[in-house]
Amino acid sequence: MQKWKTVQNNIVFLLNLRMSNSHSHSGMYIQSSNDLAKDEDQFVPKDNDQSGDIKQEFQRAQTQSQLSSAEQIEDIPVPRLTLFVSQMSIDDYQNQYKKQMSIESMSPIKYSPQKKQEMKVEQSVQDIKQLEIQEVQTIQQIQTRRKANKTNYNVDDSPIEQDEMKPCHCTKTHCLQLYCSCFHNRRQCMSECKCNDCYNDGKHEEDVLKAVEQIKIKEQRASHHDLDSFDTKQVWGCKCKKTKCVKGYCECFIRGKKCTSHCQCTECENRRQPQKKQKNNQQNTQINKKIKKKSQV
DNA sequence: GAGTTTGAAACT
DNA sequence: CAGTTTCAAACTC
Repeated sequence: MQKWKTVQNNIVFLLNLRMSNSHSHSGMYIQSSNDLAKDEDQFVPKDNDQSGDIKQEFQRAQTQSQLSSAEQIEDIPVPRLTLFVSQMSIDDYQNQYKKQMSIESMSPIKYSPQKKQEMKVEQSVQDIKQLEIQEVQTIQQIQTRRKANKTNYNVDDSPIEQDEMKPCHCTKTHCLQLYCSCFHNRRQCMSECKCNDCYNDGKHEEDVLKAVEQIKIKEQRASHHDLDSFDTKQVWGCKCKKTKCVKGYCECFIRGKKCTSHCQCTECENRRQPQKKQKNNQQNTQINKKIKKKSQV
């Protein structure tokens, strides 16, 4: 208990340090892993300066828990504070701390108050790391790898095996536009693909690079932020109008996710039901089961 | 397997 | 930036 309190204190210390060091608040929201509501959607810092690394770390944490509703790990939630701290670059902090402490560290006094503080912090950092490892292990035990069966969208953050890829059938675009699932995922077309006049075959590397560049330039012109069209792990929200987000046309549905406030879909049937409703449904099914049992007897 | 529908991407 | 066209995948028969 005492140890945990020390850890908590040091987390607060680390947070304060981090906050005082943060400079940019611009960024983007990416879909929350548990799709609860708008306020659950999480902020990811914009891709500038060192924040790129932070963004990647955040996304890694996000995608780790991006599973279908049945597989979601909300039953065993990762403590947010720990998660946040775990996303902070511990090494960065240590470096900064070392800088601050450089004069003291030269001091012959081995156990100065600063030194003690440093040791405390190091200890807590190790504790946090340990906790993190334990959490990840628990999560990994719970999570089952969901396989995308219809498209190439990678549902979790794991690398896609070659044989899990779906071949494309592009006829007009030489597999050099985002319509092409192979190109979109930045991988070469395979022998299984039935594309016409394919340039995404590894033999037209220059054309591929040009196409990628063009898309990125267009993207930057169109929107004044650093979105990455080639990051198929990000969900920016669907715009389904007719299929109620329950068919394979829907990006969210394909990924086994619920639509969120970021979607612009109409008559959506792929949204998370309010918890009260869910509870009611559960109660109803239980009642139904009881009735069935009784009627069987 | 051919034709239709659909939503994303590209274009105007 | 809204409307239109093009595209390839999903779907239907």
